[in-house]
Amino acid sequence: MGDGREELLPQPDIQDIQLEKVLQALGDPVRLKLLAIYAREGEQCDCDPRRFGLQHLHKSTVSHHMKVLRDAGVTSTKVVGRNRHVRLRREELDERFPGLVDVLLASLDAQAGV
Amino acid sequence: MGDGREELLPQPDIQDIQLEKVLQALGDPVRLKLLAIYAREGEQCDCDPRRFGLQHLHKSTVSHHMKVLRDAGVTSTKVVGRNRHVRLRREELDERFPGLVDVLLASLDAQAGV
DNA sequence: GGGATTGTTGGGCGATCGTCAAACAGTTCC
DNA sequence: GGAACTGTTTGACGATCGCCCAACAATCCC
Repeated sequence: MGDGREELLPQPDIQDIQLEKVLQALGDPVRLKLLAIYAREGEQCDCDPRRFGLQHLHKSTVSHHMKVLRDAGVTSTKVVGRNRHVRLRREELDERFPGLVDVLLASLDAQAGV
Repeated sequence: MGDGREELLPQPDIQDIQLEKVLQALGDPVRLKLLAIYAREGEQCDCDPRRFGLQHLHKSTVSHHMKVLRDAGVTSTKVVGRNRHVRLRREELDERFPGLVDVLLASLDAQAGV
């Protein structure tokens, strides 16, 4: 029933985002990589593992990681046709935990030796 | 053999501290609380659960959490007599991941509504 | 409609996690 | 030496995790 609607997958409200859940969600190599990708590439990314160097993971596994990030409040997912457009909830995270996303991304860069 | 030595329990070198491990270590309510305590109260804290509002946890459980934090590079533990003096490795963490500890502590305060 | 595409859901599996309990080791003090 | 104290280690338990596979649902396109 392709009526052109763009539906948002369920996600927590800003005030319900818990630091513990965010850290737990990001304490995983795949999801930490996804964070970096979404921060750099923005909204137009979807779940296609080939684009993310996640070829080795089953599509359902990637879908699972996306759900963890979404449930923790890190990302927002919009249903567009057959695809999912995922973006970092940067403004909201910046409002709730100022500087957190920036520091995490900088830490990732520092660790990679950039 | 109380010869007055102060031995350091094994801990990773600065450059071996992994962001993923740090986030994983802190993605737990008990260890997040321990982080806040060490940041506020400093070195003279030891493992006594009564002082931390951790009365409900067995001493071996607390010991386990301390080891996780130490192995992740978050804390440093010095053996002093029968006690362990635990401190946040703040300078080293600030060097490796600038701003991370500050942001985490501020996020904890923000979440608590301070 | 029918096939192809994209992603979710549910089940299952081995690994890890958080917890407790019991045993152990080192230190302090009598 | 021996008792008390502090914390670690080991083993066990249920719960959760990360992963895959198969089945399903929704969409797009012919």
